[in-house]
Amino acid sequence: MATQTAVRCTRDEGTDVGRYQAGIETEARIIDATRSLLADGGLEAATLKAICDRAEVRAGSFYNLFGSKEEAILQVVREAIDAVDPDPEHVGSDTVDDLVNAYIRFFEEQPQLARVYVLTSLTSDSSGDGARKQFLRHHKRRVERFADAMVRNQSGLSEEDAEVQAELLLGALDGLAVRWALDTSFAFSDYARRAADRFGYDC
Amino acid sequence: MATQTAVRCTRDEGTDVGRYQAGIETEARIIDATRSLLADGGLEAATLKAICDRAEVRAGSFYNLFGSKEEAILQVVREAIDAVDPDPEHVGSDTVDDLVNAYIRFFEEQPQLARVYVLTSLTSDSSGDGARKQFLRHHKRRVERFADAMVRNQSGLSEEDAEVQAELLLGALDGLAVRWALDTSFAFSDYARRAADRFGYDC
DNA sequence: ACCTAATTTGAGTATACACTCTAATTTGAG
DNA sequence: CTCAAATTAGAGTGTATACTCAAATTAGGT
Repeated sequence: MATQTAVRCTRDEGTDVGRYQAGIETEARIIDATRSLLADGGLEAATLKAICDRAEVRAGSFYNLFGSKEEAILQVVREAIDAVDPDPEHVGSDTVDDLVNAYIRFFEEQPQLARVYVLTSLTSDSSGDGARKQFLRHHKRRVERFADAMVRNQSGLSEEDAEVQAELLLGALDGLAVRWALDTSFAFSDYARRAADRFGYDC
Repeated sequence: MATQTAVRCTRDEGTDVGRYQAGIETEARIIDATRSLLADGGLEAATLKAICDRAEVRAGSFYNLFGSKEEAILQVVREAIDAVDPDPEHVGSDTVDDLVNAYIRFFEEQPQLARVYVLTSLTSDSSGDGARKQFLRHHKRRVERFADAMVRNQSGLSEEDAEVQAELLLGALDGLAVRWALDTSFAFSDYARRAADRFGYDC
């Protein structure tokens, strides 16, 4: 019945109750395939056929594990972002310097994924909606962490002012990142550090 | 023969030698249709069929006038950017304030076109290549004009330093614009002015 | 009026894509 | 060992896309 796919996809994330080892390994292979395709050739290269070929899986298996192609792509992007988080435990001790450098690292180590990250959010089709939400949620978290780090560094700063500053600094970083995505000869990290410098942070 | 289309497309731009009134009007109708479709529903809405329907033209006529769909879209974007240029004659008397406000105006008056502008440049397919070149050419011109205006305003500034500053300010504006494209409740113009303020310009 | 070249037509091509469905197979808990 | 549930296969569906082409029509300079 049609519920089979639905059950698989609405299952609580993280729990493997009722799952077979084979399925778990297949899922990992699909994610790996998706990630490497995105890294090699961006969104364009990550067709369903390409993903299935590289993962050595047939389309039916893919849709047994994922509700849509977009779902797999969003998962890859999410994992890539988490992988460069300077403070995954949310201890709250990271400095602006840490955060800026984590940002630079993401764009320098995962150029194609970074492009996909922006691109999926900006496209206005149905799939872009989930991506946009994910982007904004992540952006909001990031603004808060930047703001907190700024308050920690500069004791006289109000939380509101810090948020504005954080939004401005992140905006500048985002813009420079886009600039670089269009022309990789652009010295992104240099400019990113100069931007931070303009807010009084030496990164 | 196949040369018919080629002749039409490689014709010197601006000259109407050997053209009939009908063709010129059809071209205008196609551009209008493309612009309004992009403004209404972004890139997604501007399919060839939609463009032809709205322009009341058959596909063959479209390809008699344009080499590809992308060509028409790029022309629309180019014209939209030119339309908000504060100094179309390149007299060289525009201030940073003028330039920043022209930038803000473009994004506020033509939100969808602005999104298309970024999107076409960022996509990595074949069509994106021409768009990327157009974007970079335009960006370069803009950096130069910002830098010139900065030198004019602040006499002690070297041309090199001005270019760096211009790149930083434009990067910040671009980033805030992307931020706003994702969430139109974001107060883009406020933040844009604050960003300019950070470089000492009251806009 | 004539004639060449510009324009228009519109059915047709090619193709790429995400996704579905049913039946067969495999897994692993009891 | 058994059996229900999980997994897999893979051909097939549906749809949307940009673009082509040969033939018919129209424009407009001479």
